[in-house]
Amino acid sequence: MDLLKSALAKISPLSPETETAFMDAWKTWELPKDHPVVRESTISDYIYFIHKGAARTYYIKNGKDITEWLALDQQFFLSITSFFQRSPSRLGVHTLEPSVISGIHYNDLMSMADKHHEVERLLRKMVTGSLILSQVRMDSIQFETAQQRYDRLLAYSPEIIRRVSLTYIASFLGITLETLSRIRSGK
Amino acid sequence: MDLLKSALAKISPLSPETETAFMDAWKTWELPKDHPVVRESTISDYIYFIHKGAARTYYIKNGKDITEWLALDQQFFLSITSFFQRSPSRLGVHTLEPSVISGIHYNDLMSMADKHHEVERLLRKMVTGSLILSQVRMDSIQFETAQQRYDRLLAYSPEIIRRVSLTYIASFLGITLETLSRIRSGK
DNA sequence: CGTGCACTTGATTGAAGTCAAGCGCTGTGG
DNA sequence: CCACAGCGCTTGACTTCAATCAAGTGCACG
Repeated sequence: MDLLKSALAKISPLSPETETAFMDAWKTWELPKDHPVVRESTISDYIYFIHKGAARTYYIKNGKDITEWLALDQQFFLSITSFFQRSPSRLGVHTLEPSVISGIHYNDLMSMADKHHEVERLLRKMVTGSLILSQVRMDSIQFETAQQRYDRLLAYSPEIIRRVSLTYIASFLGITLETLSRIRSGK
Repeated sequence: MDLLKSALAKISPLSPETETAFMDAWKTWELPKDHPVVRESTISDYIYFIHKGAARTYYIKNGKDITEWLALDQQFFLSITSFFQRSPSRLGVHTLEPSVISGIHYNDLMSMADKHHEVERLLRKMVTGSLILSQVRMDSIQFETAQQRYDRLLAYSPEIIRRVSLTYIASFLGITLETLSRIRSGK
């Protein structure tokens, strides 16, 4: 829980009482490798935090498995469209390593945000951070070549490349496994 | 101001006192066609609302003029990266038609959000809406062909196609003017 | 010790970008 | 009032990046 607390504190500080109440709303699971966090057919109403381990959010688009996000230790993740809209994306989440994961339900988060201005602020900052990431990623997809996107990932998060299989990295980067393989071999 | 008030109310209602204070923080400009709203060299610290008219946010990327967003009557717009990060995007905004535009400064918005839980909530909902849009747009860029993106714009906002020049629409869709022209001619 | 999964390598295709030329308004100056 | 300059858009030829299809290779584990 301490990792989660300090990750939250980095985004926006909470007063001790609010923090206590807020932490109570989180549930925690300990999961082995290759284990589902959210079954594929369920709509995900949780924001997750991964204490330790690795997880992957994905969905099926035109019959293909697309990796939406890869999260390693001490990162938050969620399916944005599923969480905020309760709509189309039949999202799945599964672990890639033995992992400890916490999550807070949409309803709990919203009722806490309603009660506590501080939680509302925290949520706003989290969403803002997501929005900025989303913009950066869009820019990357729109203007960079596959090579540049790979280089960016390598610079920004070499851990992902070390710990996650190339199949998932490729779909996370929005390219095919073959293209990624060619990039890595240096053409 | 009424258009702005009701647009805000649709996102999240404010109590009368908060609303009054909040509205005071907005400034309004009446501008002719093809007039700058933000000079190109300035970092934009405003969220804008366009009461009536049309405007375009853009930036120069690799020597090319890229349309980030096209806003018509009763829409909010901002440069996400510029506003929230105060960083790289040397963004410009200019009118495409005679327009009435309001804006609120970052500092004013943040201090109001700090004072009023309701404003914080409103801001959170605005950012969330932006985030969802950003995801939809990313999905569109990543998985749809130029043709499909044009069709989507035509379905979602035919007004834009009627009122904005093809050069801007093309860069908004992330394609070249030539490709857009070929799409419109039906191959 | 093989069967399969993770990845590589090769050949071909396709969508959209680039470069280049041309068309048709519209508006301004001679 | 016409002429032509320039902008907004179209059309054509060619190139390029990455997808697709199709065999492999090699290692992991059962």
